[in-house]
Amino acid sequence: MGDADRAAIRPDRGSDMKLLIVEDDQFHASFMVETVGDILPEVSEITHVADGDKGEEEAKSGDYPAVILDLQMPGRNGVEAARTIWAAHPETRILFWSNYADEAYLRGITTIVPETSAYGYVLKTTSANRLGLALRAVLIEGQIMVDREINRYHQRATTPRSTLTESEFSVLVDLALGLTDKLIADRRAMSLRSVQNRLLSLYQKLEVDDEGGAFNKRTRAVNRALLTRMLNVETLIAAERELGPWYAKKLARSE
Amino acid sequence: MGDADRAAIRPDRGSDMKLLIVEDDQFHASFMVETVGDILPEVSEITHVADGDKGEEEAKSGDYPAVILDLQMPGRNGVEAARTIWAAHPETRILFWSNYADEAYLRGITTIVPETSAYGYVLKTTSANRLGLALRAVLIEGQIMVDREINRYHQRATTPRSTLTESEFSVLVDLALGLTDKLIADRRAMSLRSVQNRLLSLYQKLEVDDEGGAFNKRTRAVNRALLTRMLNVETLIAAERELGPWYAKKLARSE
DNA sequence: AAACCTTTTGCGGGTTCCCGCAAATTAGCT
DNA sequence: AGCTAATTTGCGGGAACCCGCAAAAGGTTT
Repeated sequence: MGDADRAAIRPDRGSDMKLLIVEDDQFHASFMVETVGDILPEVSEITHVADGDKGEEEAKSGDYPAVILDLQMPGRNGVEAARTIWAAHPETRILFWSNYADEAYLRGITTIVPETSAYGYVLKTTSANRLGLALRAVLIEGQIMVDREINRYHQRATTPRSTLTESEFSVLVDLALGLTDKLIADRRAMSLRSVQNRLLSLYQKLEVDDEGGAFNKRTRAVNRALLTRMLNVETLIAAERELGPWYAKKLARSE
Repeated sequence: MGDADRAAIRPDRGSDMKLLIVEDDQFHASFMVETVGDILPEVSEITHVADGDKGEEEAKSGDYPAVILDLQMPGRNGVEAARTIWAAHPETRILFWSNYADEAYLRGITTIVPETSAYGYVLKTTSANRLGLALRAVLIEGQIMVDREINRYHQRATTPRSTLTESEFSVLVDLALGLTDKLIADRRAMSLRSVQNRLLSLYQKLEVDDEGGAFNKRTRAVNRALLTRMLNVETLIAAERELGPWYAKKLARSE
């Protein structure tokens, strides 16, 4: 009986797999439809929508076992779309593909991916071979696969920049949102001095110190994070949406 | 004789126009090649290169009267490529096309376009009709054409945000680079208080004031500018390259 | 030239930020 | 429990930032 359940939820190599493609660029979309047709004979039905909101809707009603999701889209961000899709269907396998190798996206994805699922992250510039491999590995076999180009950002750098911890990353986001030290302390529930300690280690890791020291560390840190693709504008938009309600509540509380 | 000169430099509707396409995305590139073939019979020879550096080289040696330039490219930025192309051949007509409607790009272009030339800015999501129109208007007729979607960012907004002056924009860039007030004053050759005045008006125009006042104005301003697409990461990269030499010289001077 | 407007500059002080120092708390290990 | 390393927190002070106020310097109009 457990097998029957699993079969229903994960029609592995049946031959009637439904696939949802969410991609706003029509050329990439048609290329992807074509490639899937060639490489994945298991797929019997392909649905294509052109933006994140429609993708969420379709995924909610359609109950797709496999989704291909563009990360850069007008309106809803790819990572956010994935979050709501996974909230409704935690077993959905999602292959992200993106124009850029942004560490920020990868971080966003890895923090929301459920245990029961699989995901992949490939670049749009990747070869047809690697794309086919990823399609099969992630959507059919349920593996996790991340393009080597993306992880590269972690290691290599002009100097051995170490990767940020989760807590450092969250204060980085708050910093880039324009919050003040006190506000960050409030939001993350810690003391003012601790926030400043986090900032201190942030400044070190982003190498804000060793530039002659004449910079404004606050804005320089944001600058470094953006240019090294640790942070991107899309994640800032998403973070702003999370900040809004909290800040409104805080204002109400204090009055 | 003047006519002969003009004909040599601007082979208007001869039927042997050379065209250079600089575009890293192969799907968009092949689509563009196809479209040009359909719409511009005047073009006898199309060259396609996949990144900005190669584009600059090719344009320098090839002497193209018309160029199509992607704005988002790995390596050299589209606006920078245009600058060097125009430096060598000021009469070159360039059609920019982009994924995004960023005010920052438009500002960058309008400040470097020579009097003798023409340019256009269209979005990749634009209809084939409008694209064809722009191709003809800019590359053949030498008109200036900007997609309506892009100018929209100037006017509409949640509140009537006014557009920045040139001087305000330059301090915004310096701010986003992480410079300190004093450094900006140095760089732009004005007093410290003047810099702060500029920042003041920046804060007003970016509406940093009317948010409860609990924000760090410096980073919040950068945040607003990024989210409203007044500024983008590509222009920051370009600005950083300009800053580098100046800052090195300043360090040498002070020691 | 006089009146007027805009921009620039200096001064002063209130606030926030940056960070060294040391005590307190927590986490990890035997 | 007991010991050690790491993290958190408070305190304090120097630097940078934010900005009101008012004088000085340019630029325009009449």
